[in-house]
Amino acid sequence: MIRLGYPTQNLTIPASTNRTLRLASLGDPEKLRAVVWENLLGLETILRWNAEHGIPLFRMGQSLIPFASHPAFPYDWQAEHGDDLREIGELARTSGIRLSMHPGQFIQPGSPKPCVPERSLAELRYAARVFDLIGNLDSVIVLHMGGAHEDREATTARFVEKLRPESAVLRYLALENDERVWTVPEIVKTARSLGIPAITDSFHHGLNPGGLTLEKALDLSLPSWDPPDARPKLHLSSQDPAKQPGAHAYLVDLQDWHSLLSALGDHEADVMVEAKGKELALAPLGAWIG
DNA sequence: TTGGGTCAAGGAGTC
DNA sequence: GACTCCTTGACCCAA
Repeated sequence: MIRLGYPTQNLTIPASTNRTLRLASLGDPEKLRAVVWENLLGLETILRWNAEHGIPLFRMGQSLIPFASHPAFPYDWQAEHGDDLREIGELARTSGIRLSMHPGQFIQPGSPKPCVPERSLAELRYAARVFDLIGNLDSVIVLHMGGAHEDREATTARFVEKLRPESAVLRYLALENDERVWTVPEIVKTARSLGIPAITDSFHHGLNPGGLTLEKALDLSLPSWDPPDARPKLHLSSQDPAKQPGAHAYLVDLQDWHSLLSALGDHEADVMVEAKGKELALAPLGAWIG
C-alpha cells in the first residue's frame, strides 16, 4: 500500500502550522503564545481534515513553536504546551496519521564552524522533544546532510560524531538525499553508521542520481526502514518548469508519479508530496493508488 | 492599501 | 559579487 501526505499547511481550509514572528518580537511573550496557539490549533484542524479525507501523513512546520531552540525564548514551552501536544498526539494516533518535521537548510551538524553544529543540535533536540510530547513512535525528523565543505569524508565524520551521542534525536531521525551534494548511496551509508533510516527524494535523486536508477536507489534506502513499525518514507515532487532546476512545482507531474510507482514495484511506502499546491497535489495521485 | 525588501541561521550553484 | 534555490510568513517602509 502507498500512503500519501503533504507538508506544513492546508490551502483548502485554509490552515497553517508554520506561523512565526520576528526575533525582535520574542520580547512579547503574549504575542508569541498567541502564534503558538494558532499553530497548534492549525495542526489540530488539519489533522481532523486529514482524517475526514483519508490522508494519513502530515509534516508539521518547523516554526510550530517559533524560536523554541533560541536562547532568547522567554518561557518553558514544554510545560506550557505539553498538554496540547499530547492531545494532538492522541488525535493523530486515533486518526491513523503519521507526523513528521523537516528542519531547514540552516541545520548543519557537519559544518566545520563550531557554533553551527551546536545551534543545529539545539534545533534537532527541540524537534525530538516535540515528538516526545506527542508520543507517537512512528514520527520522523527528516534531515539533509547539509554542505560538503570541500571534504566529503571529513564532513561525514563530523556529522556522525556530532549526532552519535544524540540518542533522543536519533530515535526519530532519518536522512534524506539532496539535489546537489549528497546522493542516496552516501546518505544510506551515513544513516547506517548512525543506525537510522534513509529517505529517497525522487526529485532530488533525478537531479543528483550518483549513477543509480531510481529503482536501485530505492533498493538501498527501503531496507533501512523496519516495517511494520516504521514504514519506509519517500519524498515526491516535480520541477517547476518556469524556474531553475530544484524549484518545486505546484502539482506533481504524473510522469514522475508513475516513475516512482514503477520503481517501487510491490514495496509499501509513505510518500510525502512536496508540492507548492500542498493537499491539492494529492487528488490527481490518489486515483492511481490501487 | 499595496508591494517590495528584509528578517536567526548555511551552503552550493548559476550568471 | 549578486542572485537563486532549498520554505513561509512577519513586519517595516515607501509609494
